[in-house]
Amino acid sequence: MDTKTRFLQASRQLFQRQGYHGTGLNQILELSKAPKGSFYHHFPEGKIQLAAESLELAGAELEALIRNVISHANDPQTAITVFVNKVAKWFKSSDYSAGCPITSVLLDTVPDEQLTTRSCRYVFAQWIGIWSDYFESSGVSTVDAQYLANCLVTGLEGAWIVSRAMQSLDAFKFVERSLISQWQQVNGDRK
Amino acid sequence: MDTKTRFLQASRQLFQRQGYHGTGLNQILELSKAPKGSFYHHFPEGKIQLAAESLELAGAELEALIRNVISHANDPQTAITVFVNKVAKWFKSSDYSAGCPITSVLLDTVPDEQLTTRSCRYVFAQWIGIWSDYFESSGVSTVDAQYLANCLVTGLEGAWIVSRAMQSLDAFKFVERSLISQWQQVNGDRK
Amino acid sequence: MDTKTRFLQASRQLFQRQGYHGTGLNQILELSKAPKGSFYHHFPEGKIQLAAESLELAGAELEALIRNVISHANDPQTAITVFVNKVAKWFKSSDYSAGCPITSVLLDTVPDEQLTTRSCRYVFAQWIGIWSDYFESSGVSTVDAQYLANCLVTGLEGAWIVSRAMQSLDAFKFVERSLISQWQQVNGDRK
Amino acid sequence: MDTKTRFLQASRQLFQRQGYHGTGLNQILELSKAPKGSFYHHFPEGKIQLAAESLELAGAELEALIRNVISHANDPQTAITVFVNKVAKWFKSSDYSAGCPITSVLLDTVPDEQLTTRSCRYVFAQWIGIWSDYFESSGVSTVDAQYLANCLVTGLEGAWIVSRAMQSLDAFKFVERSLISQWQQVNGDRK
DNA sequence: ACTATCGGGACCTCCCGTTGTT
DNA sequence: AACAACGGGAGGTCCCGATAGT
Repeated sequence: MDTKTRFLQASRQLFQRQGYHGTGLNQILELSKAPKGSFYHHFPEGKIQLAAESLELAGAELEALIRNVISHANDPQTAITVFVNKVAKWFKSSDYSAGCPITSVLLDTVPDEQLTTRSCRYVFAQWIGIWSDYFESSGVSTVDAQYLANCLVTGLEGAWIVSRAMQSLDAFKFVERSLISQWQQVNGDRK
Repeated sequence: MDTKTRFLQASRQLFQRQGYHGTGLNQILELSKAPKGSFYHHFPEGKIQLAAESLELAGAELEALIRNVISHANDPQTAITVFVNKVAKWFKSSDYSAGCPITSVLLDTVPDEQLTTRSCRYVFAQWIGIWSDYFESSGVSTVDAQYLANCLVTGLEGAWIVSRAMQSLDAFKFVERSLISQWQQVNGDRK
Repeated sequence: MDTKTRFLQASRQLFQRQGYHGTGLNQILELSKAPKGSFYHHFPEGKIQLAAESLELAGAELEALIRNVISHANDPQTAITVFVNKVAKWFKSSDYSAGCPITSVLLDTVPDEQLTTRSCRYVFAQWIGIWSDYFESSGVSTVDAQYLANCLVTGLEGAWIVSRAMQSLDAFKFVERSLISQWQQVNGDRK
Repeated sequence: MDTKTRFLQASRQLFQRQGYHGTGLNQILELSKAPKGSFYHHFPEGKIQLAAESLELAGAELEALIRNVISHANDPQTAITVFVNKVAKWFKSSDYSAGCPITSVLLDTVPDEQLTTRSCRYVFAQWIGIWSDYFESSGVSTVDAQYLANCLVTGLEGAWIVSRAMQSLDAFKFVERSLISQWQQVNGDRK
């Protein structure tokens, strides 16, 4: 694996658990097993650039999961269930500490540091877009599809947070129930 | 206003926008207009203790808002609508930067720094408890009341985040719609 | 025990192990179980005054030990042996960490902080004077008595240090042998 | 002279006069004419590592003096006299303030800060070893050689201390007399 | 593309001493 | 005598970034 990728993966892991300011550059360098000199070669704009690119990497990883779940599921309801449970399981296996890799960076960088905020917006939009297209392709209206997709992403973000504080997966369970219920209602209306 | 309270209010504001590690003690001192020497008199365990107490202050403030909304609303549906919209409006008026005061600290302190994690858990439990009791008192079953309360808090947390990234209140709108829908369903089942 | 004495005893213990600058005022207050306000009542000149008085207390304690040993010993040779061994035993029982209470303060206060340096000089002069008088009273010449007394105090100081570094009482053994040898030679010359 | 050496020499000087805790890092940086940033590059474990390495530098310097004196002296008695007087003269020329560079650090670092204690032990052992070998090579028994070497080092340490308190070289004079006397006795026994 | 060194500033903590009040 | 609160400064550590030279 090349050096730049190691930087990105190391920072993704660390930012996810400790946030942007809570993660030192030296810590990233150590985990990447790469020297400081190389870092500024790959990221001339420094830590903030690393964060932005790291966000997009993290976004792409989760996007891959979404596409994977969608392509294997028979219907949206199953997709929702499988997806929420996968995320929940991963979260638990990290001891409730590796939450949403986007949020942890989003929340402790001031908004005018445009690089990161822009990346966060892009990633969320992608996720919502994929789900929305998927729901729409299964027959619901565009408006409802967007509604469901937004509920899904928003609910997931909320669950990651509440779950971390509570050290329990309950929040994911409630979100799952809520999403299924919404889906059935929207889908039922159509019929 | 006494010195300790000034510390707490200043830190609440700053942590909310910049997170725990993103906020320097000097910044807090400056905003508090308090000298460094006094700080360790009031918070012998240092910054982490300040954060913990600041979390509880923030929790209590939002708790007061919840109680206020509940006591003025004619029915739960109205309460939900009013509450979500108030939160959304406040968030927008801070330029989408003053999100949940709990989350911003929760996410960049490692879980073993128990002081803060414990405070976060306590605050979330309080919020959920209040809503749950309220829903229950309006006639729904305990299980459903807890479900609704959890959806409310979790949805709110998610909305704060997505809304911040998107710089738009859409997420709050979707959460509102989802909550109302859940409420009606649960309430309708009862009838 | 009154407050001032508690301050002196607490500081004696702490300075002995950690030196002057290595011991914080708060640590002394904690061990004394006394508040800061009282401290500056008893020691208006602050920490340096405490150190000076603490040195004299420590000096007096050791002086009492010397007098005690002398008064119970049949002859100087026994007195030397008993004294060196008592000091060595005490030192070992403190895990080689509570060395000479004078030295530990003497060495990390700059000489122009007169208060402490003067106290140190006074204490050493006392110790040497007592031993010297004792030796002289047992029949050796004034010059030889002073020589022996100086060797005793100097040797003891050296032994405390080397013994601490080596974590062994060997240094005290060597000093004892040396002192006995000197005594016999001086005493023998006289006969 | 390179930066790391400047750090070591500056700290050796300052620790010697003011002890470990009495010497601030800023003071060392100022005397080294080196920036703070470089410091943790050369001493990743911080001040305590600097102290440990500084001790070994100081130990080596004095070791060089010992070897020099030994190699130029015709016999041990001369060597002892020359060595003690050199040390005494240097001490006086520092206004009785630059005592043993080892002791000043040894006494105000708690023993479990192993780095420094280990260095002190090493240095003392070196000094004693050199003298011991020298005495043995001049014909005295191993046991007596070790005895003399220990007396020399211990006596020197004691003299530095008493001399500092008294602001007089008397202690060195007494130690010299004592050492010569021991040497003659030991050497005479052999004949 | 990698490395070692530099550079200054900010981090949180704790320092010692002072002041007010009881 | 005791005490809570204040006050500013320095403590050691580590930050992110820059600059040589390899």
